Amino acid sequence: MAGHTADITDNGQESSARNRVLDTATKLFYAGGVHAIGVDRIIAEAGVAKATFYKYFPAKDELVRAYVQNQSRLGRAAIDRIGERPARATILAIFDLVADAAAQPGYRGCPFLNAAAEYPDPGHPVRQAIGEHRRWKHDLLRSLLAADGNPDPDITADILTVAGDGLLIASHLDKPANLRHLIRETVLQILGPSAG
Amino acid sequence: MAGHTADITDNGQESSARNRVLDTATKLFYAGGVHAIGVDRIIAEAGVAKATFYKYFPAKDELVRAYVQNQSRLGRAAIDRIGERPARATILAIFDLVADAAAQPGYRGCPFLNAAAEYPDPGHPVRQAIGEHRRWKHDLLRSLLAADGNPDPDITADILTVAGDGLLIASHLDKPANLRHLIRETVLQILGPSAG
DNA sequence: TTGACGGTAGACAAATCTGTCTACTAGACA
DNA sequence: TGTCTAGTAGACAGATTTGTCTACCGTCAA
Repeated sequence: MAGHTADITDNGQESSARNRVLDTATKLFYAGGVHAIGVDRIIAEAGVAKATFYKYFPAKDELVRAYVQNQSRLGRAAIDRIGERPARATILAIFDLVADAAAQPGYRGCPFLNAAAEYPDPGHPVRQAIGEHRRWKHDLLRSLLAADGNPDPDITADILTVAGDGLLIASHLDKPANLRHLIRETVLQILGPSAG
Repeated sequence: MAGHTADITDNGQESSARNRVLDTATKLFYAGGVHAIGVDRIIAEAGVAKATFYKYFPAKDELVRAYVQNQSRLGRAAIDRIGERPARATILAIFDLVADAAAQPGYRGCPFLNAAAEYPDPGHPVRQAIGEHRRWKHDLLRSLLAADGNPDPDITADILTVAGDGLLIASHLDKPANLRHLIRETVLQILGPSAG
């Protein structure tokens, strides 16, 4: 969910120029915000011709949508890297990713929340891409909660989502003293006593 | 904390033109985002001359800072309107404000979180104004928790802040079915059994 | 009556934004 | 050899951005 600043795009056999654009956009949009970064800057730093840029991304907003989807892919990859664990341990590991991301140098909070703040229209493709990622994560949490034997996975997934977003905000804006402790405290309180 | 879209500025005996600018900016910035709204638009809708605008706000960022401070004032006023109640009831009422705000037509989430997303530099005056508001609210929650007999008001205030931000995000991006229920559920779980 | 003050109206500059278009280059392949 | 494809380089248009500056108006007070 959080920002994975400098990873590679690496989605199969896509064009090299396209990948360079998307990687550069991912880095710049995350660091500077979507509206504040112009396509000229991306084109220059990606070392690509303007015609090539507009060949792959006919409008800036389509690049922004691809950026959000790329962040979604990076977030899912980070969760995949956790590997097989019991449901409860997986949930805790997912939330630990927030602390991992927050410890990275260029951390600037959640790329999805930041992007959503710049797109007021909920029907905009960018907002829809954000919504897709959020639904995916919510569903993942719900199924993990069910596997953990949670009595009401639906509402608990809602609460966990609230906690996750709040922790991402806090880790960015407030930088609390002991973030990992705060995360544990929050999540364990929501999960309740272990069903073991 | 949430957006109070159409209230009046009304801060003492300030200039009328200045108030018109700040009110218009508050409405437009909240609805459309800070970078997406140009000063020309604000000047036109406020019905003010450009020279007057730049007399009161020598740069756009100063207007943005004033906008954040205005939202802070509106948020504090909404909390003041709750009146005298026991500490725990006050906390619950503060969180109910999220549901109230979310029910309003032009609701677009938390103005502070939205604005912070557009200002990457933590040292920027706009970010500092946001930080001031967040510290104020955190301290308010902490003292209410202490009055409620909470055993560890510091960490609980952290958790309540996390929950508040998460609820503001959820109420905006996810629009959960029963927001008021989710708020109660979340807050009561954090507050624990009543100390009565 | 004079002048300060708050404000209006709008031209203007300089930069920056997105997006289009032309002309050229290098490699792959038939 | 000829052609298709992917890409480069960069001029250009048109709109929009922030910010400055000039000229003017009305009111109130000394």
